[in-house]
Amino acid sequence: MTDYRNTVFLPKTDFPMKAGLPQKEPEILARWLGDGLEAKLRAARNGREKFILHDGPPYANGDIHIGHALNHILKDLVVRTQTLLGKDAPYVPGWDCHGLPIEWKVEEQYRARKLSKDSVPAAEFRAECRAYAQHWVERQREQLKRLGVGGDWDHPYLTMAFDAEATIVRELLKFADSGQLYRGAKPVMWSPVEKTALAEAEVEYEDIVSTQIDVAFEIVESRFTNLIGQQVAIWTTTPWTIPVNQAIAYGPEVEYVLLNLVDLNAKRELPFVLVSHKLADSFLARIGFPALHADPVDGRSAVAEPLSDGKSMYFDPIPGSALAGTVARHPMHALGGFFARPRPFLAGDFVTTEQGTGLVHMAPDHGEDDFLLCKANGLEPVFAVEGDGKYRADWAWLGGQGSVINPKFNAPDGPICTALREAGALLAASADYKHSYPHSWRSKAKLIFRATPQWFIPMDVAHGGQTLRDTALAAIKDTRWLPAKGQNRITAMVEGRPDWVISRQRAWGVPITLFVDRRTGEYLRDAEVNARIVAAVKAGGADAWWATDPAVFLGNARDAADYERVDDILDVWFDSGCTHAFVLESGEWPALSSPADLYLEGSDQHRGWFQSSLLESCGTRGRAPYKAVLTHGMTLDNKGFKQSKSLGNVTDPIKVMETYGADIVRLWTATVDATEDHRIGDEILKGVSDQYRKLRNTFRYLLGALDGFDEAERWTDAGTMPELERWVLHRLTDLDAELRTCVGNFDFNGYVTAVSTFVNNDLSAFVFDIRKDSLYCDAHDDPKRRAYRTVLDHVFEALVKWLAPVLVFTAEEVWATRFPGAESVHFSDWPGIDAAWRDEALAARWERLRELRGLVTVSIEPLRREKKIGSSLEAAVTVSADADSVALMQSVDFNELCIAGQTAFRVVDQEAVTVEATTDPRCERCWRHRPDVDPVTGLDARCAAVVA
RNA sequence: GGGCCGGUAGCUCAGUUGGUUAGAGCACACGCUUGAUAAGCGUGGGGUCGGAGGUUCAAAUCCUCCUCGGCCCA
Repeated sequence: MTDYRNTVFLPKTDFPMKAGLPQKEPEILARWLGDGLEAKLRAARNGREKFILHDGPPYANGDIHIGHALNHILKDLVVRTQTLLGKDAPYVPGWDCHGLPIEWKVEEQYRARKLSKDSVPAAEFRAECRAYAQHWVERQREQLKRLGVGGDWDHPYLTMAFDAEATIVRELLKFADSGQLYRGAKPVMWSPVEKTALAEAEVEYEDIVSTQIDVAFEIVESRFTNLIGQQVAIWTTTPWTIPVNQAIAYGPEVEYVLLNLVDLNAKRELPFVLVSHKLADSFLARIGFPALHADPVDGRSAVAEPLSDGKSMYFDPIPGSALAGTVARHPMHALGGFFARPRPFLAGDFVTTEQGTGLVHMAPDHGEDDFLLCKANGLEPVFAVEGDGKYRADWAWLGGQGSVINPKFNAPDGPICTALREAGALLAASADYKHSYPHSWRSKAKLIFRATPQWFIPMDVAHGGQTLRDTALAAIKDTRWLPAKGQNRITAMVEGRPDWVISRQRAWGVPITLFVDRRTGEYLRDAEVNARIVAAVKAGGADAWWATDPAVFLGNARDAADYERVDDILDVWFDSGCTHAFVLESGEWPALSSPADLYLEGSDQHRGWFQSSLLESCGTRGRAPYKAVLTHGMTLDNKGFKQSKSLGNVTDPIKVMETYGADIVRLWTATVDATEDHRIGDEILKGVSDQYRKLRNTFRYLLGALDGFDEAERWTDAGTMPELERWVLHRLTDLDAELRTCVGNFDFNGYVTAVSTFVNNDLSAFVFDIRKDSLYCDAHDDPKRRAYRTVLDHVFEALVKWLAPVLVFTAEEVWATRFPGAESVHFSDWPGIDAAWRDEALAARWERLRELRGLVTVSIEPLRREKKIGSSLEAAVTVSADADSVALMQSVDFNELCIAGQTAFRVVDQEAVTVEATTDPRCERCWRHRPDVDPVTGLDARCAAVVA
């Protein structure tokens, strides 16, 4: 027999099956950058409808991790799909450059060289911080570019740029000028190690073991004379706060009891002790006494009895409200001065009977509740603990000692407990209280609450008729939150948050450029002074604030001696909260505008950037800086646990790019449900690679099948195409609508799934398989084959463009293979899908046809197992079905659809398929079993005509 | 410890207002093909829908509790 292989059209393409992405991607990237693709794209889209995605700045410290990769790829998917829709979607990446972590790293370098930060001039130190940040900006920029993220990489925004610093200063001064700033003393999270206040974002909690102590204060005044001379017990896990105790809080609703502690051995009575009734037993246990009403224990010599014998009203349970007006004295009262002052009992709503004694010692310097309650009763902080955690030298008790976070300082045998014991006030002390305690996320050192003078933006002061909290809550309602639950989250946070502490006592940041009038304590509001400050910072950066003589800013009209120059810097969240001002509004990036269409960050940014931006913008502009906010979840390991270096379960995106390729990282991003927490790991990446291979091979097949296709071959009238071709075109209209919806909802998971399902189910397993015969064996000018190749051309265009935002490199490779020398696929508009291709009636018929086809494929299987047939082309099929179904099958070439040998039909009620081996001879060219095969040539009629 | 969110086949995901035997793709097994061939096609196994109660004629879906995980806060 003749070998007819050479007369058959087989897919022909140079497009390799194996991708080699790690090698190929950098080449493609270099070509884009060399061609100035970004600039050309901006020019091409100029004047189109805009879509502004404003980048949230990552912190310029360390290599990117998988979270950065996911976040930036999602942003890129948004930008590229919007671009595909024809919009002008410029993307300007940015970096957050100021702040403690960078400062800390630079200090670390100093420490390594045995240098003290304080020995270096501040300006020099800041210059090193700047260089450090710049280093990581460069490095992260290259890593993000490598991911295929498009954008204005040559001109990113940096919070440390002089223009940015000047704008941040100007924004701060807007708050000042509108009266939305105040200086207050308030306990804030303070790190004695880093010697600065910390923001909530800089704090982490870890379990530690602390010393818990029960301390007795002697009651010296009361409405009830029987209480005088007795003791009140307080419990604390921070012994170091006892030296600044100023009051005792009781719960007005709490029931108290006076305990008579009798030491039977010593045959002496101890003073009565006031504690919560409910907590009496646990208190007694701590001080080594049996529980209430318990009989004396053998070998023990003490018994506690509640004095409720009715002798006196005080011996009955005492309602908290009766304690009003009671006054105690400090155990160290003999030291005089501060310690000799009365310690009043104050009613506190926060007092609970969960633990302790139900009586809470109040140190307004070191607790929020303490501070507020004492302030309301005229007791102010005393600032006895200094920034380094030591008591100030002139403090009568423990002056110059500390640090207060030192466990030895607080230990049962430490200086505090020893002094209390000697004063007869220490009822119990043990270093065994395990609890969660705040630490600096940078140094891991323990933190304290410490009252210090700080600058605040008030949440509840009316400004323009509304408080900042009101304005922000209204702005939240005006914003589209995706997913919708984000709205609840940020609403709850804004409703409950305290005033914004914007000051930091550090060096690397934007200065709080205020002058405080020494005579009044008020900060200066003077437009001319402000203008000089902003101009100076614009010219010389943050350093200008410290380097310039205040007299220059204050001008001739004011005496510099009257003013204190504020030395604090701004919370970095204020910096990033201003990005909308110095990026979107500045004009430095003319393509941008404000408010942004979208902010897109991890869900942790409800507390961070979404909120700082919201508050900043609401305080200065009365509205949110964004129209919509999209959040994504966190990337966990393959088991759903948080990634951490210590667990060794971290997936490094750079390594993934080097082994699998950036397109795999991108496809992974697009296949997980990014709106929730999601996972990554070897198995998952392997799955993604498989999915990639399927898509790649589909492109390879399309490229091969379309080899040599030209305009002359195109079948221009879709209406006259065979039904299968029309059905594919219909499916394209389905996809078109579905994908547009996905793009509108930023649902990239749905987007890729829809494309993948189409490729797998409709193309590969159905159309491609059925049409191989026509594509390979029909005459090149056969109408069916022309129609098919025309449809493949549409499919190709649609797929490559639809997938271009996801598989940026592969799509470019595919595009260049088909159209060598053409401009980048990334200039494309959304593929042209003709609405006239939609044909619901056809789709319904074909859904039924595929069902019937399924019956046939199932029925062929047993004969294969029995080795009666191999290929489905050897099957002679008889389909029994109802009349409608038979009519449907007869209306098309059902045998061709099933890729069977022959297909016959029977009209019966019961659906059934019978299969036997065909007796027809096989055409040597097309391998179909046909009755019309010529025994001499081995060809059926169709092939004979084609070969001839 | 508190608030919020989540847990559907080995993996990634669908499951509309509670309504037939819970689906898809991949992976796996078996088979076909050897003219997409380190590819393609077919068939099949695989889930007590995190667990336990409850509401209902009916629950993956609604309620309660528990558990595991995550984010935020303390």
